[in-house]
Amino acid sequence: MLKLSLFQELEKELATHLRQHIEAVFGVEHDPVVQMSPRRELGDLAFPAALHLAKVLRRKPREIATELADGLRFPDSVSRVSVEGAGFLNVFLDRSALAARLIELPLFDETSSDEKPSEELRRLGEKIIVEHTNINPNKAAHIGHLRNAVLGDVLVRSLRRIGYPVEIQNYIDDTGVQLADAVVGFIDLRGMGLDEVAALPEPFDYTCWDLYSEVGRWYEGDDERKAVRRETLHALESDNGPRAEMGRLIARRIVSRHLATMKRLDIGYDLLTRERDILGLDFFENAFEKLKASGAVRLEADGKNKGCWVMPLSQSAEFAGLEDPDKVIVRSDGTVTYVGKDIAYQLWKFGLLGRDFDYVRWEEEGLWETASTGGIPSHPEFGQGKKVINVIDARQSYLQKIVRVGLESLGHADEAERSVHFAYEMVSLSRAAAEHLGYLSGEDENKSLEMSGRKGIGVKADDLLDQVEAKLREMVVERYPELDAESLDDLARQLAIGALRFFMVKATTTRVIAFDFQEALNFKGETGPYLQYSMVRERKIRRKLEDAGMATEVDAATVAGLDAELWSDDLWDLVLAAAQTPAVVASASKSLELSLIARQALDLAGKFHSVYQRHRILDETNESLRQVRMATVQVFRKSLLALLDLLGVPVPEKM
RNA sequence: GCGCCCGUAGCUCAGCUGGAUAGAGCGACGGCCUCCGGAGCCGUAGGUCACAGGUUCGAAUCCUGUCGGGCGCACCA
Repeated sequence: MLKLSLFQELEKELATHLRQHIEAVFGVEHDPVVQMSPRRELGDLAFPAALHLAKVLRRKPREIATELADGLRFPDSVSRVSVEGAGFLNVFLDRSALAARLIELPLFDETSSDEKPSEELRRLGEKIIVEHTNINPNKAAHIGHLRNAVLGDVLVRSLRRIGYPVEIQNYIDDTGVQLADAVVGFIDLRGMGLDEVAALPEPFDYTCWDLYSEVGRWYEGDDERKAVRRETLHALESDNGPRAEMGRLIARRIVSRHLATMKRLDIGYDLLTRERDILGLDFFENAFEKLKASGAVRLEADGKNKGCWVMPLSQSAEFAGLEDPDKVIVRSDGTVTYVGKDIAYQLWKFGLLGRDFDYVRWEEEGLWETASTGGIPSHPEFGQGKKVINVIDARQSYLQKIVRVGLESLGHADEAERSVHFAYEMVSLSRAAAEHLGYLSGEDENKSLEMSGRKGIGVKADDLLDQVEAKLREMVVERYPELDAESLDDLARQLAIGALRFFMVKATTTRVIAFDFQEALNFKGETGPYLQYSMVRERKIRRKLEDAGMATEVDAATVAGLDAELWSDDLWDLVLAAAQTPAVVASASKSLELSLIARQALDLAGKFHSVYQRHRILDETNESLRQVRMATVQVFRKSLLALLDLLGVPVPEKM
């Protein structure tokens, strides 16, 4: 389906070759595994086939490997074969030939790009809908939301690079309890009217951040106040009256702020899906009827869920052992829970609802939002995804499972199968960060502290961005005191984007990030700026070559003709690592482990920095040697540029 | 109680479908700029891979159990 990269093709070819050879020599069927040899002096690719065959053949692995190596004739791309270690069959590749091919061919299939997804996949209707960010529109974005948005964005970039048509949706929960709290906060706690709230200065999301935790305290132990919240929730759902109007205003202002924050990190969307429209256009009503008809939900006559419509989960093995095996879909007061709305939303994403939203343009170019009425007729097609990936933190796994069960019980098992929850662990605050911010979580130990919008605990995304930018600006000033303010800001911004985005992607998704200021504000070692610096160095070499009137690049033909012996192991190690980039990207997007992309970039940059120190290009008088080094750097550059593009790490001119 | 995740160097973490002497970064210590700019490179110190069994020619990696820690099991999302 998707095209294999040059290197993947090579691996496959050699594996097939070996497979046939094994069958010829031993009469056994065996699919050889291909690995990278740990060090270049041992070889490039390693086949542990003999180790695996030892059991079947009842012979020593090394013996088997030697026998295999003896009569083995690989294609010309292989320069020699050797037996190493316990019985690895190692392959040395023709360095000049492979390097030439890497220079000649594009890294990824160039028939596809961001703007132009692979025609084939588009024709096949392989559109993937990625939902990410999804911040409740009642407070400022914090660094936990940043992890979500960055992961979502990197996933989108990767999928698009591979060739998939992708639609990015950002779900706006504008009929939920959290927004209701903000409405109550302004109206009942602050006693403010619509005009007053509209007139509040920016940063509006910061104002709401404080208000939100205040409202939480204001409710405590007061049933009358909580009743106000319920009324407000009703008003939001029915989209009627002054409270609904207040909700609209707050949501719009907050969303606008969230989009601005994300834009600072170069993160954008295709469509804002508003929950209000899911209700307003009776999407939920429609889905609810289907659920009722299929018997997937039932009205509770008594018990603690009396008066609620619940979805029984007890028959599903996944939910065995739950204390309460039922999930409320419609509350006893008639309002709908998040899961209920999300089932309707998920159905729409797959085109299973048989109806569509109206669409209007958001303020900025290229971005649309859903509407209940008055839509623009000429809008792009939304929804109708073949596959849906929801980027939502791991704490919501239970809810995401329920949504899938909902699809299944409506007879959409295939769609349930293609509903993917991209789960990642949360961001908490390190002990030091918590202390620094004055959230002393008791006196207890070194524990990290969970962020909470409700309690007002967290680091706001914009604050962090500001801090990172300021710190980097200082570093740039130190190095380039003569720069004007605008270029300074520009550089600092690029470096900050790189630093923050990389920070969020490099962690494996299954691990909680304990956010620490010291770590986030240190730009040495495994960081975005480390990658950026390698590109700056690479650029500088080319500029210097140009200044000296020398060629800045070598062509494939020249490289192919170079003596293979000229490639020292460290240079070759970098070339070989770079060659694997497409495979890494493919594996990262398939497994949703995007840190692989970050690791690959680090690996390449590290090898480059090391090579840079050891092998000078500019003052190398041996022309062939210089060309080998230039070729190495060219291959590196192509790969790292592609990776940085996927990571959304900008490449600065200098730093 | 049940479910998911984590437990590898002082700290933060990599270690792919089991395979070649367990790797980085930060911090510590010691080197390397009359420059392709030290946001870098090289080196030293630092590890009974939580613990106990099991599977295997081979286990940080797979299985079982135990002990720590985090999260979830709302008419919040």
